[in-house]
Amino acid sequence: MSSNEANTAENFIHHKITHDINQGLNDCNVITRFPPEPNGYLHIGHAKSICLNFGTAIKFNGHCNLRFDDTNPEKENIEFMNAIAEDVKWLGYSWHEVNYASDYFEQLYNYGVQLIQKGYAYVDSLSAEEIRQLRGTLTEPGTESPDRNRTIEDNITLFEKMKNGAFADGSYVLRAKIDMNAPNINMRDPTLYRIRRAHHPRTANNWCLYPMYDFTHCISDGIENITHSLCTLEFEDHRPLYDWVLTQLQFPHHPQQIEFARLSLEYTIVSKRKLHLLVEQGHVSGWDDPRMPTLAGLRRAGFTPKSIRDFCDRIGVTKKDSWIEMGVLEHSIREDLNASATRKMAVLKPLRVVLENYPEDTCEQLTANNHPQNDQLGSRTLPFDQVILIEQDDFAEIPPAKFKRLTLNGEVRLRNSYIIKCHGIIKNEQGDILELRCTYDPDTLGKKPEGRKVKGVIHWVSEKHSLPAEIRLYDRLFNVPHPESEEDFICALNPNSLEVINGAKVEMSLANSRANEQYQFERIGYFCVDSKDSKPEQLIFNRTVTLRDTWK
RNA sequence: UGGGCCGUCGCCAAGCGGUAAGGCACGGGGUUUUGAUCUCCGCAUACCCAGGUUCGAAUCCUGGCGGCCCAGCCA
Repeated sequence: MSSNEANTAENFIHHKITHDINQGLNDCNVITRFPPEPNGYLHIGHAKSICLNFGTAIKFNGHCNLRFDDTNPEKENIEFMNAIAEDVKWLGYSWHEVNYASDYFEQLYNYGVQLIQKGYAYVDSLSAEEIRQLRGTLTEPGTESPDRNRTIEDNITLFEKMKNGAFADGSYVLRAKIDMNAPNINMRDPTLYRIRRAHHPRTANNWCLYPMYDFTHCISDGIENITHSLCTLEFEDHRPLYDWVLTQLQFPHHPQQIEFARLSLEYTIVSKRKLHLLVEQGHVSGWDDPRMPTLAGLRRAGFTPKSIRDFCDRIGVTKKDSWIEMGVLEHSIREDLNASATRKMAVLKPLRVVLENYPEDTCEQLTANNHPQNDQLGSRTLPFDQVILIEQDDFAEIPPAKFKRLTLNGEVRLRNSYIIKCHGIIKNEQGDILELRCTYDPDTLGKKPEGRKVKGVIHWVSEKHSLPAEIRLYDRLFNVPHPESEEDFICALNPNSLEVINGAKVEMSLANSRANEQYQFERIGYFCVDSKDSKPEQLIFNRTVTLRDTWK
């Protein structure tokens, strides 16, 4: 496994592994796995698990496998497998092996037979509904199935017939024979195998018998010699079953399952079922819609792998249910982009400014640094002439308190250019401001004016020498911090999560920008060239995140 | 009300019997041709509550209170 910097953050799992190593367990090896079910796209919650699993392996000089948990053919497909693999690579990790639970179907079946032979599993003809009724409740014990004491020989025969397609879907299941009185419901003779005539993305129609998660996962971990099987809290109750299967099978290698809290991020959702719904009902443009918390969506919005890894590092790993504020993710991406993004100027909502004392046919080439702190990023040329465009918000006829921008008879610095002063406002009959009449001070290029202080700096572009662009302003997908707990989470969608700006103008140097390239549009935010829709003749930029703004 | 897990600053999170790290957020000062960045300062006499053990407790014990998960032939 290669990768970037391993995480620096310590957590309780690392402490536990360090302890294991000090005890000489697993010959001091650390082998983890990231086991997604290919039934959807990876999201920010998976990123936490990926960073934990791969990061832990890197930290302890071990390795991590990518393993598709493809035991439910009705929900899984190749498109998701490909997207998942791509996202893991994009995040910056390399797996030791890529495996599929379906690769183990034959072995799994044989382990099923072994369990029967040991008297630890039986074929049950009860229907799903009957099994549910006999399972008991949280406070009442379950009841044993009439089939529970079938002979081993009969069980073997029936299981083989199940495999060979002798029975209809749902007519029989293989169950573990544990304890119908167990206080842990997962131990009340859980189902191990079900009959399902479904086309599997990898094994096609070779099987009509599919193993359940609880049977599959522990054995897959065992086969791969996983030392630490990290999963989320809801599997805590399954650990006794995980251990039971491996113990009854006398597995030569018995991985240790350790649970941690899944990620919950405010103002978004990480439920795959609900993400599916957003896509299917068209509330977003797809799994890679920049508003989606999917890695594909975050990538398209302009989030970098580094920022996501940094985010995962910051939030920590514990067993406590928690909600992370969006501000943490925003901080991570701003920190990365502040250092790496070249600066540009873009005017989202243009206001025409005519510089009355600037020669009409002249256009000078000003020089602007691409980064205020990093000279290595070089500089560029900015055409400057008589008519420029500034942001409508950067002018106020009646300025609010502490307004540091342009006002009538006021002065302001044009970023990378001269200081200008406004003398007149031209309006239409409705009173809308159409144009500003200003003058520029030729003695203020690259120097401070004598005897007066101009505190405001605004961005601009030349009207004639600028490019039209579509700018997509993305905002949080939901209006409430915890949409998952809403009765109908769809109602909590933020209707203003996307604002498309069509009349924007950006500086000429952006003409050659390529898909995914990232910039800071000064004073506005970080943007990237949309990977799908942007064309050289029709540039489209996505807002990744705004600049931090402490002015209200 | 059975079982499992969790409770330290607004949000995360260190801490593992020796007297509350850090990050985000927030408030204030400085620098600044981005109201950005950077920088400096502030921000839990207090660790869910109540008892107890101890010279000493967020850490150990007892009892409460609060929250999350489990009754798929999903993972």
